[in-house]
Amino acid sequence: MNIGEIARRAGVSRSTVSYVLSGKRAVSATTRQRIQAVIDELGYRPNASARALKEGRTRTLGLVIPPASQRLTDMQLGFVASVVEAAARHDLDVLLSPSGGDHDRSFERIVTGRRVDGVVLMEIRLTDDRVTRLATAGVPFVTIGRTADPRAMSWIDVDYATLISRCVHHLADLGHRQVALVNRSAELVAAGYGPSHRALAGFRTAVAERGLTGVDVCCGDDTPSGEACVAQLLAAHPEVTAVATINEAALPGMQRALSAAGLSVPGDFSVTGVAAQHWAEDFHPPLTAADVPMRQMGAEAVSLLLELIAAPGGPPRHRLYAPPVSLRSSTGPVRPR
Amino acid sequence: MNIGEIARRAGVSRSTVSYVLSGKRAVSATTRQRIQAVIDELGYRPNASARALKEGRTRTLGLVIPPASQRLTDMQLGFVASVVEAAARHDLDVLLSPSGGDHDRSFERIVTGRRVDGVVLMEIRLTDDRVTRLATAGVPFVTIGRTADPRAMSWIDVDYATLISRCVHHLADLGHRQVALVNRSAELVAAGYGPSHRALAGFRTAVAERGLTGVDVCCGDDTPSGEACVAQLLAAHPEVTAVATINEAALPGMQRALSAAGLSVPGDFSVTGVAAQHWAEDFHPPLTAADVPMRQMGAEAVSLLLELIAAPGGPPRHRLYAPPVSLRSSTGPVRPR
DNA sequence: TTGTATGCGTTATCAT
DNA sequence: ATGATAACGCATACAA
Repeated sequence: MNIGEIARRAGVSRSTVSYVLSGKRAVSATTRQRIQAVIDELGYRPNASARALKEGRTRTLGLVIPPASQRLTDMQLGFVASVVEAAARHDLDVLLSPSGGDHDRSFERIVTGRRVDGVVLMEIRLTDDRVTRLATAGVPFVTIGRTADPRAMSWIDVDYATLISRCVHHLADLGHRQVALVNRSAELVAAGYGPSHRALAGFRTAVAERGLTGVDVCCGDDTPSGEACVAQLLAAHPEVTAVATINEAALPGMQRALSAAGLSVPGDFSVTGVAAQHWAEDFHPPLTAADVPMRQMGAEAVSLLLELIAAPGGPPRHRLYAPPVSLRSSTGPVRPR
Repeated sequence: MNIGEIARRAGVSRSTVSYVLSGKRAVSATTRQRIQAVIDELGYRPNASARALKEGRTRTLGLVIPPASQRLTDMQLGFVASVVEAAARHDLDVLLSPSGGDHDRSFERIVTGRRVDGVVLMEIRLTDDRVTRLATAGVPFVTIGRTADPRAMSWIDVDYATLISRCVHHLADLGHRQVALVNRSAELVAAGYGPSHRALAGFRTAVAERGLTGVDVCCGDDTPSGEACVAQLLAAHPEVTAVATINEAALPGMQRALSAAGLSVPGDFSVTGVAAQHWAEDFHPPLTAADVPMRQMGAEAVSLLLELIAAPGGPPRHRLYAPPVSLRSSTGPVRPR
């Protein structure tokens, strides 16, 4: 079933069928109807590969996600969902590439096989070979997150430094003097994961500004890690009265550890941080936190990418999100233990 | 950068380059090395669209997921991850289509645009237009889940009826006489979602077999719904001493409601069901549950699909998973309240 | 208003 | 052992 078959049945040339499909040339009403009838009858749709070959574009976006082996966080999943959704609104398909390191076969296929018109790259590190790979290959791309020197590229990111800083100031305003930061996993920090490093920087800055005592710990992205991490924190630093976190997946475990230690939130202990709205609202009591607007960010990433594809020489564009800290019920005045 | 350019630089014809790449024809060592050197130097890789057009296959699988608007459950996410991972092992890319209803543009592109060699379809309903659409279009497909009459198609599924039945029998063995089933959302049930219907059937059968009293309720796929659902259940049926569920996303809320009611698990109340291992182990105490082997199922789906693609006329194949109920710590002997 | 011819980049058949 | 060439299905420049 190809365009020639449609043309034959409709008694016209292939180009006329093509022009009926694209609307790029006037076609008389009668022939158009005749052709359309055949198309509808046979359910014809143009072969995507042939069209891509001819047009030089695939109408497909690549989405590079963290390797499937490690569970995606809710926030990552939110990005994936919103990118796919935004792409669908533009009638674009999304090709998934689970690529962590370099020299990844799937990633290489996407980069160099001309399978996609552009790429959205997730889970960026401060130095990231995939970014240079895409840049040298000349593939338009937008990152969710940014490298250490992101001036030359287009990206959107969450301003973790500012957000964690705001959280610390909020805790300081409530009288807390000894606060902790629960970061992401030690592996991510070691790998140069930007949000972790920037959150830590913001934490230290704010702690210094307010003359607080701050302790920071790494924590795996899951419930058991969160529980172990906070249990250990309470044992090693009993003077800590509040915690800020960017590790939403650890929240249930953190809550469990606090409960096991007999600490009520926010009466005995305050919790705040950066999280997907869903996690903040699932916390008990609802978490005072900066809600990351994942859906908006995914849509924005696609939007920037489409601009980049349309105008390959254009200037890089950025968007740094610093959503306000939503006051809910998990932070309160310090009450010394 | 195309194959002609490589041929020119290496001083050979395009076909020789092609044969070096495919290995389908003997090429002398010297010319092969010369060509390979040029390929490596320029980082050449064949244009995927041209290759797909010529070969008649795209080396791409389609994965139809529930619409992005609704959050994916952990189990769904596990399927997605394992399908993508399994496809990558076969050097196949995965095209995502978030399609719930019919007449979905993204779905239509995939089905009829020859963008993929085969499709994995998730979140199947008992009667599902997408299945008939794929069948009439002649696209090889495998479903995760099955329709009401799945004999003619290839699928893998979780045997919810058997698993929930086992859970009920386990509870009956422990002396529970009044048990409840927490199902998925009312919308899913109304839409003819297979797992919900089959779980309910298994529940009713087992309840009858053991002469128990059973009550079943629908519940949204999130923490608040789980909490509200169990709170309501306890209020309306205070005689219930145990619950089985297939709604893993509601588990944290269910736990919260039990805790709020002053019921300890498993001392005062038993909880069991079907869940991803991750959810079972995150429960407090660890949940006695049938662990759905998502990773294995995704890999199996890809495997079946590849068979189907290789032998289009082959007989349909099925695989029904009934993993054993893992005894953990959330079920215990009944203790009347 | 419509038809003809060309080329996108690749693989495979035929010829040398 | 290698080269010339046709064909995959489409979009479009050019012709009529």
